Amino acid sequence: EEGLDRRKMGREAFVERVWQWKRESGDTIKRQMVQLGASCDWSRERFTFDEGLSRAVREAFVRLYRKGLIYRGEYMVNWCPRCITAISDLEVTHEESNGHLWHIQYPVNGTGRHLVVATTRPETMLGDTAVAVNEVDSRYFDLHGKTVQLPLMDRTIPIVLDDLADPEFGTGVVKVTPAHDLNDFECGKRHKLARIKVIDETGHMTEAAGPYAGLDRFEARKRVVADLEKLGLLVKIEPYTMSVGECQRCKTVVEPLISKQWFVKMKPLAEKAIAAVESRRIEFVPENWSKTYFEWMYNIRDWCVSRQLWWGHRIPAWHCRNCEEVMVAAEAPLTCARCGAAGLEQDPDVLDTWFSAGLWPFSTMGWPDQTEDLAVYYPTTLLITGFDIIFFWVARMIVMGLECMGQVPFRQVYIHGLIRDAERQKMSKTKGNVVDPLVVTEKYGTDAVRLALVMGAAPGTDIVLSQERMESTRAFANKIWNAARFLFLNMERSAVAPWVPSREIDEAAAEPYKPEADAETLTVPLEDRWIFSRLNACAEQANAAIAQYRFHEAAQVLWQFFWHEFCDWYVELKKLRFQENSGLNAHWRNTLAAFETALRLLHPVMPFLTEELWQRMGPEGASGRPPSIALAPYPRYSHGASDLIAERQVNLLQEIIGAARDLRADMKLDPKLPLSGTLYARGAAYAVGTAQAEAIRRLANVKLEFVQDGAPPKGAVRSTHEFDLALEVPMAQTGAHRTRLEKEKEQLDKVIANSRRQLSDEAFMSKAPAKVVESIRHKLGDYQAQLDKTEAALAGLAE
RNA sequence: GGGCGCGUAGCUCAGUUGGUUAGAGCGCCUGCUUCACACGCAGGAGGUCACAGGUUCGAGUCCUGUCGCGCCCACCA
Repeated sequence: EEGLDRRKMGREAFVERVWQWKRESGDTIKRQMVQLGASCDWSRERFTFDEGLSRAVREAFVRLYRKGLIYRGEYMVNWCPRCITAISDLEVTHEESNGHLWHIQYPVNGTGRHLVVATTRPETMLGDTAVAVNEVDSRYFDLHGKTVQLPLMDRTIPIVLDDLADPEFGTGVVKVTPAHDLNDFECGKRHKLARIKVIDETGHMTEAAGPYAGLDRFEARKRVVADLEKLGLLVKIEPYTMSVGECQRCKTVVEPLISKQWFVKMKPLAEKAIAAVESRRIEFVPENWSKTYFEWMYNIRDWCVSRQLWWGHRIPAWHCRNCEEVMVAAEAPLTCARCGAAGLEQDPDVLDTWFSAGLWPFSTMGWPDQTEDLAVYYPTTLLITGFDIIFFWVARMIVMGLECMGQVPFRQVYIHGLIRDAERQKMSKTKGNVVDPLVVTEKYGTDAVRLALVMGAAPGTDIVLSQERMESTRAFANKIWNAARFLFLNMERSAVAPWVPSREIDEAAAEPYKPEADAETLTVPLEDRWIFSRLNACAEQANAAIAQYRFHEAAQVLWQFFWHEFCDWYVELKKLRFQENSGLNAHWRNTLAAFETALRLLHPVMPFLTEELWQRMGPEGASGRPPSIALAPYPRYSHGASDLIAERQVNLLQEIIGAARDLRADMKLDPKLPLSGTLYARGAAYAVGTAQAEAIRRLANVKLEFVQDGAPPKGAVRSTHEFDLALEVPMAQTGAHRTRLEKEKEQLDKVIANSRRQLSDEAFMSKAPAKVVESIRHKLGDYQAQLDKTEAALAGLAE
């Protein structure tokens, strides 16, 4: 707000004004304060910070202070003239901007010569207290020890020798403004130069700026340039791109100012924090981010933690009005420790919010008290966050944790990508391209949005959240829902009682379900043996992926399994059974157990949908059943639950059905047209084919005869090395089939040639591991057999 | 100036330690209102993995360079 300067009006009046503003601006401030951990008593228009947190902040501050890690000093800080507060280095964002480089003549006293300095900020020349040249710069040897006359201010200032001046840059002469530039400040200290502050806390020129006093800093710049031009001291103006520091919050150009502030001495803290990551007491995932962390820690500067804002935790320091003693203490002292005077005043400044945020891992657990929570939850195992707050928060939690607790706050830091929109733009509140979770969850469903995020969250990459992705995950959610609907419908039709196998919360008691044998045949149906083996494999992969934070991979495994194994094959195969079966028998129990296991597997990525379906599956309050799927054990790999024979057999079945479908498609035949054919089967294919004849008829719409080891006729034949499938086709259009076979032959020729070349390569044979050689030899045999089949089929077509 | 990362199918991206004929979703093409699902089913087309070298028996994967793109940090007159 215009003219709102807390320093000038005093804290009480300032707060009064802000509250007035608050009443006019609705609940914005209330929300901000709640985010800051304050609780607000709206009716009484007062707020207090959570006392526990405040106590932790005071305690941490005092501890660091006593260890000499916090000091109060006059130093160059980033100052936002709009917020009227100091801000930390991290809160300054640098923007490229097109500026100018003004070249200005400074007359050298007693020589008649001029020095030319270049600057991007001519208004600061009003505060110049020296010009610098480099000691080694031969152009200026004769000017050592001389003075120049500062134009406009008519002040005599020395020429100093300093490395600040780079002989390579411009004229090699640089103006020195110790009060408004960090480099110049350091240079000023080296040469004991005066600091003349020409810009004040609101961005206006001070009395020290003489005729320019009271002007806005940018207006002053124009006037200074104009006046120099009039005096003929402006040599030239060059266009110049530079990066300008802006206040992260309000985009105002930051002003470097000298100011008395509280700082945290970072070097010793950073050393410990670096060691914690180097020794792997803390690990970044992906590991690469530790480089970013190190980079920052190695180049760290002291952290300005005081803010001239009205909200936040006040600095626990008290000033004596009498002797100006400063006392840092957790509780307000009554009298001055030095002179004994009463009437101490608390420091009006508040702390950077990240100071208290850095205490989060232990302040939330009751620290500084030694609570049970603290003992259990500190350090915690994992912190999940985005890379954009590694510096702001992660690094500071590590620093504070090590200092206050003597122990790292967490063991691993998983850094996920940033969410980007469909144009790959970073989403941010200020850009306005944020996705409103309420809108998209309304449109696509909460689980679909969640799954889209998870599937996009490959480690080390950003997350692209697009309509298309959410549409496809919605389709997946819909698929699950419909699969369930189908099962429930058939249960009703077959008068099957609801049932879920007991899943006790105690994981040790949760044995994997073993598929039951059919009462009549006394065998376990093939599709059940297969699906539980696949569920087992899926659980193994999902668990492994999750353990490595490869969430996208877990989601993909689950997607592939549920859609393309459970729905496409298992449910399709079970359709045959549902027609024959009624009542809760082995078939139904196996089916329901498989579905229930799949739901538990899917639960982390589709929590709402799976919970809903899981609740609908079984009778309420069934004994041994947890009240929520979230409490049921997550399926785990069990060695005994694998059935590789069943997997092999179902693969064969899929190949037979696939071959029939391929032929039908190649021959351009109507899918509704029932066909008949013969399977010339070798080995296991005969047994599988005959046993699953009905499944083949249903899924491929082909009625098959089975012949063991026979040779197929010519015509519509599809072969693998385990069978030849011949279809009786009325009017064969063999064009597409021929194209397919020719393409296959071409590919096989290629890979066979490749394999042969490798196997005849002496270097390969002598150096490659035996395992690799063996596998290539084996594969070559397979390719060769396939090629024979393909060529035979092609020859058959030719006649 | 310093650091990090990316360039793979028309689009958006996976591809863990180098080893089958490089994958997915969307889009596209063909055919299906098959009684869970057209937000679906079946089949299909489509990639000299940015470019140039190198290491290796073997490179999308490792190294170097080039080009293009992005991000972070910085006391860049």
